[in-house]
Amino acid sequence: MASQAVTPQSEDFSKWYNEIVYKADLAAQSPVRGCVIIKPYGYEIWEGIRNGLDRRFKATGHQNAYFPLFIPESYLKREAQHVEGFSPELAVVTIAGGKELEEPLVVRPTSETIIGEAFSQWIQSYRDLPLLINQWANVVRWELRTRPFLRTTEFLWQEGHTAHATETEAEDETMQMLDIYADFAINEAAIPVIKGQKSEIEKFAGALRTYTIEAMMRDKKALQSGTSHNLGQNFAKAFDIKYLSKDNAEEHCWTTSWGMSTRMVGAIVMAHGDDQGLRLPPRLAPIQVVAVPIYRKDDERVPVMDAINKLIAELREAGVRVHLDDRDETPGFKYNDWEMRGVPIRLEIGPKDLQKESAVLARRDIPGREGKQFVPQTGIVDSVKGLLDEIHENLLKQATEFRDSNIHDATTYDEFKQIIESGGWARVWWAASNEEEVRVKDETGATIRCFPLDQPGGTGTCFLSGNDAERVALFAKAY
RNA sequence: CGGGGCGUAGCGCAGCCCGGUAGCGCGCACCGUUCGGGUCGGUGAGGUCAUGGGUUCGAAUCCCGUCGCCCCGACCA
Repeated sequence: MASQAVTPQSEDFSKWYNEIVYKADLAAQSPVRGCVIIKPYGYEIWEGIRNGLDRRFKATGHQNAYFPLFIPESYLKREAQHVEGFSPELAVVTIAGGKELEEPLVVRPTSETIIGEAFSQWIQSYRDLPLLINQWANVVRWELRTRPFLRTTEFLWQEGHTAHATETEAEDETMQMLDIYADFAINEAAIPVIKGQKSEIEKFAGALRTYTIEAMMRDKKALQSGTSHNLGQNFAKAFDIKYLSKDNAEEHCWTTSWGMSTRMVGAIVMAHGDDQGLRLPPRLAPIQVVAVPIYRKDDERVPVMDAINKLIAELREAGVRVHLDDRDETPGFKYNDWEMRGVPIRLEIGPKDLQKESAVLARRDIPGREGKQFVPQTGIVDSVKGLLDEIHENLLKQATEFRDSNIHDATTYDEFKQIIESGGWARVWWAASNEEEVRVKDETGATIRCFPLDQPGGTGTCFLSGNDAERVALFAKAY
């Protein structure tokens, strides 16, 4: 059933990526460098991501709230690692209302600090815990180098912030949210992500431990697609988030934070796209089926439109997102247009289908004639729904096979370098210092993407230091 | 900030070397034609040639300065 997708011409993958993003109408360039205008079609994909995540957050007892865009500069400074990590990329407001401000305001790069300050006031007793809050917001990070969706100066995301009574609860929460991200990525975005833990060097500024889901793009580069942090008591201590326990003892809370951003839109483009353009995962696609009527003469038009409208009504009734393309263009033009935009299924009805009471379903994941099939008009809902699921499975399968065939084990540094140079991911036993980790990055451009959670067990020898190693690391070049 | 490159119509570019008053493709508008895989033909609208100065009878073109943008690297969801 699965057909291998056309590989994007990776001699210049980022050029391909930019072209798709703009041609498929996901985004437009903004007047300010590094910012991006998200156009309606791109925004609808983001809304799909939002809905998928929000549903899961609600199901696990989280509530949405909203915190201010501006954060007093002094808040950032309360957690030493945090400010060190973020200060190079802050946008700061020093003048407002025509006056120099007494204290500069930082445009939030993330909200641990201001939410921590709020939590310290909200939490008094163990009865107030756990406190499970999420916010949908924009944040600003003045990055040196930007790319639409993957890294923009301003981006949209959700950031969850929770406070717990015990270390165990906080760790459970951290892992639960990581699982939710992975479940979403795999079952809705059809992106097979690897769950893992970040190294000391790569972890979030101020966190105890950072967990991540890592995805492989079509150029074999890694993309961190979501993170979940166990903040330990670092922020609780910096912001005085304390509670009175059952036995009347004052304790610091254990907090977590976790986020997924509009970068996910870029991940979908880069994980599934092919030479024809986007291939959207059916469960997230704003348009799941595009209906294209085909007729030559006016007397053909009416019966064709009647037939197609009837099918559209049935599909919509069943909850399928259908768009009718009745533009005055040639069919070939429309086919290419919607293929560029990645619509999973194209439904065609023409004069020849009328007598046979048939319709054509063309699937986006399999290009050309092979992806076309004739189906009876009766039972169109089942045919379409079945096909949408099949397309999802196929995209996931293709991406999984692609990923697995590009992860290689390395036992020596030479092997390692060879794997990285060819663009693949290197899987290695790891027991070496931070300095050695940095050295590998300097020499090869690859970083530890994560220590995968499903470790093989046993022990091995570190390819770099020769030390006995208990854990495995995945190295790759990343976005 | 280091290394490359580029600023000419909405977008992509040619013209510059060798100065003579601006052109192509796409897109856009209108007419006809076509429509089961990006139809074809015609007509038309649209430009301070990034910017300041200099050389010259004359500068998109040559010279000097300034500004902006893109790509590669360092930073990162």
